[in-house]
Amino acid sequence: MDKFKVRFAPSPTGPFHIGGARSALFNWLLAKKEKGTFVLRIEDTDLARSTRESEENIKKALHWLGLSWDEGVDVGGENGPYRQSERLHLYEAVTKRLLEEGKAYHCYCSEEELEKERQAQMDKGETPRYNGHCRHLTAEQKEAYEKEGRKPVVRFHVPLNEVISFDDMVRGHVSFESNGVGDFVIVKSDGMPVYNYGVVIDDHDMEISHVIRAEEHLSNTPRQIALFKALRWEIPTFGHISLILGKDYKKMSKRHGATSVEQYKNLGYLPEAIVNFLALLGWAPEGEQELFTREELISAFSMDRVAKNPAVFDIDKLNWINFNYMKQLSSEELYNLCLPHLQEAGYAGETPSMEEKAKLMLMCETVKEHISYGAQIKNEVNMFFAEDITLDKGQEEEIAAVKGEESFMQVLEIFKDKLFSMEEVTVEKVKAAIKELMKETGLKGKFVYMPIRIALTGRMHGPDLNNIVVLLGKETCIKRLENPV
RNA sequence: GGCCCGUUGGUCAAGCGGUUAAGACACCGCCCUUUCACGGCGGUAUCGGGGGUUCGAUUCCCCCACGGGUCACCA
Repeated sequence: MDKFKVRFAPSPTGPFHIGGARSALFNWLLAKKEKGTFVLRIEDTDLARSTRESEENIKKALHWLGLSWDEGVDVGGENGPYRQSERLHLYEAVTKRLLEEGKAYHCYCSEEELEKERQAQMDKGETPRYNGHCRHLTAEQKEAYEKEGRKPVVRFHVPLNEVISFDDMVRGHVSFESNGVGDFVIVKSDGMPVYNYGVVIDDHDMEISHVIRAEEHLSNTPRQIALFKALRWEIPTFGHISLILGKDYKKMSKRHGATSVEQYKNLGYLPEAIVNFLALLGWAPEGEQELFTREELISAFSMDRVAKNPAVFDIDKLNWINFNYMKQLSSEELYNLCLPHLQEAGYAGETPSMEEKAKLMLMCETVKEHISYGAQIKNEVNMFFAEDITLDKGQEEEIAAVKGEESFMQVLEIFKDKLFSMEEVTVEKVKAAIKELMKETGLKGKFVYMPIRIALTGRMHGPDLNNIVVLLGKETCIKRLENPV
């Protein structure tokens, strides 16, 4: 195996999980770094759960993240097909060989029988594994079973008393006793290969040199290695990356909030930010840099700096990273990112006019420093659309203190008059008006800004006040200044 | 339960026998700002426990505890 070749092999059985995205990313980064090949293979042997729709979702998400594949479904390649359901004839040939060489055999045990055995072993504190019941059936016995209507599976005969070990790229030397493995099913009774079987044949056929996948596959590895050995195929190098955990240290699941790439996309996160964040989950660069362009990531990435321990998904950090990427957006890009969320909240029309777009763009720019991802704009911007504003619950005391100032109403009055006489409200004019107000009253700083801010927004925190006045418009401002909540 | 993997602040983490145990997020404080932020500066806070090995252990070994993964005709 002279070429560096990796693959991402998802099964299309649901939304594309963020953990899968990280596995794909690590493979992709390594392929780029080593100038190798990144393959996308679809493992759809689970007929009941696999859907074409899910496959499309995964591919869409991969494209959105910018993790394009050099070989695989859609793009083709020399070692196709790249969908397992289209490779059945290839598995059959290998099964035939294994059967002939006596390394695999038909098994007629029913699920009930196996379950009973498994329980018994568990109760005795033993490793549950197949007891070898069908390992040496005679032709007559087989026939009898067939007559009963039993459909056989094919089991792989795992050699006894062997130590199966390998050097994992992230975990180092790992070893298992072959006796603890037990003869496992490689072909289901419906003729479909089982995961542990399909991967081996595919990885071999596709000349995969390095298998980088999640840690949950670590204990599958001895089975796969046993198969590679039985087939006398070269064994790829494995690297098992740790899992992504939720705040409660349990594997990331729906309970922890958004778990699929699509959800993050819909919330208004940027693909570069997700890639950057995911790269930092379980991998640490040599220096102190936190924000990386794709190219920087490629050149900095290496498997020996991948952590062994699982990592908790920290949404705050993702938000911070996304915030940084949002800052780099042009007004137009920012607007495009936020528009769907403004529309969803009813703050923007289906196809905004030039005039409306200009206003919305100003709005996005105004609140840009207060939001970490697109969907958050709804909360920041509601003050511009709400009929009536309410006081910020968390700041009641502070707000009361401001309202208690004797100059409170005076400031509002004067500012209202100045607004009233303005023909056109612009940021410059508002600034000038406030300056005048300060001169006239002798008040300064927060003693003039805060009363106006609270009257206009009901909050002590928010975007720049001058912009708020312009975005709110003359009428609304005057109304709120006259009757502060 | 068996087997396997893991354990540095609240979180991501650097460290690879001798360090004042980096850095980032979050949090708090200060500065900047005639408001709010952004930004800048600073602060609080970490080696799971017990044995060894060693002149010296966060680092190496063993045991325990805890967390996770896996034991499917799912992947």
